[in-house]
Order: sequence, then C-alpha cells, then structure tokens
Amino acid sequence: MDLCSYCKKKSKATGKLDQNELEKLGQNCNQVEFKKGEKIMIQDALSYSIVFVRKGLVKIHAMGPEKEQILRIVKGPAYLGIPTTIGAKINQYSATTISKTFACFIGFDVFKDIIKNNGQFAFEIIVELCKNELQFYKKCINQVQKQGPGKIAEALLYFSEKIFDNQNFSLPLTRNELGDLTCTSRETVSRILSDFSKSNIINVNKTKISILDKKQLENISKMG
DNA sequence: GCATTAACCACAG
DNA sequence: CTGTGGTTAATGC
Repeated sequence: MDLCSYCKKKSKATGKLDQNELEKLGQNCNQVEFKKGEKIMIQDALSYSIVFVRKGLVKIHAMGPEKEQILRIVKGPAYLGIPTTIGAKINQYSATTISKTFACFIGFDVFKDIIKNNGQFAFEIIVELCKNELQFYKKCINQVQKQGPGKIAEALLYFSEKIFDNQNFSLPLTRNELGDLTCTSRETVSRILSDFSKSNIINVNKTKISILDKKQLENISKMG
C-alpha cells in the first residue's frame, strides 16, 4: 500500500517519516471515502484512532447545553482528533464531512509510537496544534466581541482566503450552520447576507458567494 | 426616552 | 431550507 507515501508529500508531519515508519503507518491505517454529511467522529464515543484527512472539508462540532456549536472547519490535508484522543478518553466533539472526503484512520498506538520516536514528526504535529489553538483564540475573541456583520464578514473572508483561495465559492454550510459557526441565529445570517448583497459588497445566489468588495468586507470584519 | 442590535416566532415560498 | 416582517429584550447614548 502506497497511500502513506502519497501523504508524505501532502502532510508536513508525514513528510518527516522514514521508510520504516511509513510502512508501519501503512499497515495500521485504512482509507475511507466519505460522502458529504457523513460522520467521521462522534461526540461521546470512545476514541481509539487519529484521523488523517487527505482531501476534503470537515466541520468540527459539539452539542452544547442549548444547541449545536460548530467549532471550526478543517480542510485536508490535516490531522483530526489528536486533542480529543490524547487529552480525553471519549470524543469531546464530532466531525462531519461537508464535502466529499478521503480520510485515513490511524491506530492510536502506532501514532503514539511514532510521536515518541520521531522528534521531527512530533514537532510538525505540535506546530499544527499550535496554529489551531491560536486560530481558535482569534475565533473566540471574534465571537465574543464583534457584532453580527463583523462575525459574518470574518467568516466569509475565512472561507474565501483559507478554504477556497478564491473570491467566488460555494458555501458548504446552510444558513443555519453558518449561524452555528458564527454564534448568531439563522435569521441574522440571512439578513446580514442580503444586507451585504444590497450594499454590493458580495453577490449571493443560494450557496454561491462572490466577494465583490473585499476591502469593505475586511473593514467590517475589523471594525466588528 | 430613543436608537441599535439581535433573538425568537411565524409564515410563505 | 430561506427570507422577511413583527415583536421583544438588552444596552447605550
């Protein structure tokens, strides 16, 4: 199986593995193809594996006391489930695909062994975890301090820049989910999107979004 | 008080 | 699933 050799090019961390480790990984991981909307990890389930998302988009979400909360959107290639597998016995969150996704389940024991034996690999994993944490801090501040338009503007810029690298994209979330992501209601998302559209900042057609005035959007995001 | 913001409800498409 | 309108509550001049 040459899957892991392929991923060696895709993932910085996997790139640090030697042939031996790659083979060991190959023997202990298995690729799965997911359709849009399928669950990769389930909150409250016991977790035994780390998931490597080769390609695709995944939403990380958890059920709160009131409602569903989308924590972040993950774009492959990326590791999934490291915090919850290492830091807790049961999954603290769910992961659901929002596009067609190819992912590999890696046995935790093998993953742990490689971390312990390969500092370069471990370092790259730490880099990824650190970046995620910093981004999460930013999201927290954004959510608590910005008001509606600022939150939506930031989310749109995030999808445009970080996920699709394009001014035009098809939003992989419903309005409701976008609300769950930005801590607003579905109605507020609708209203703000149509306001942006009326001001010619964006163009909206169902899930298709075009950013027309990026400067303006950045400004709204910045001002809150 | 008055304005702004956003959630909740309801209803239509 | 979405878009909109009315209502209501909180917050800040």
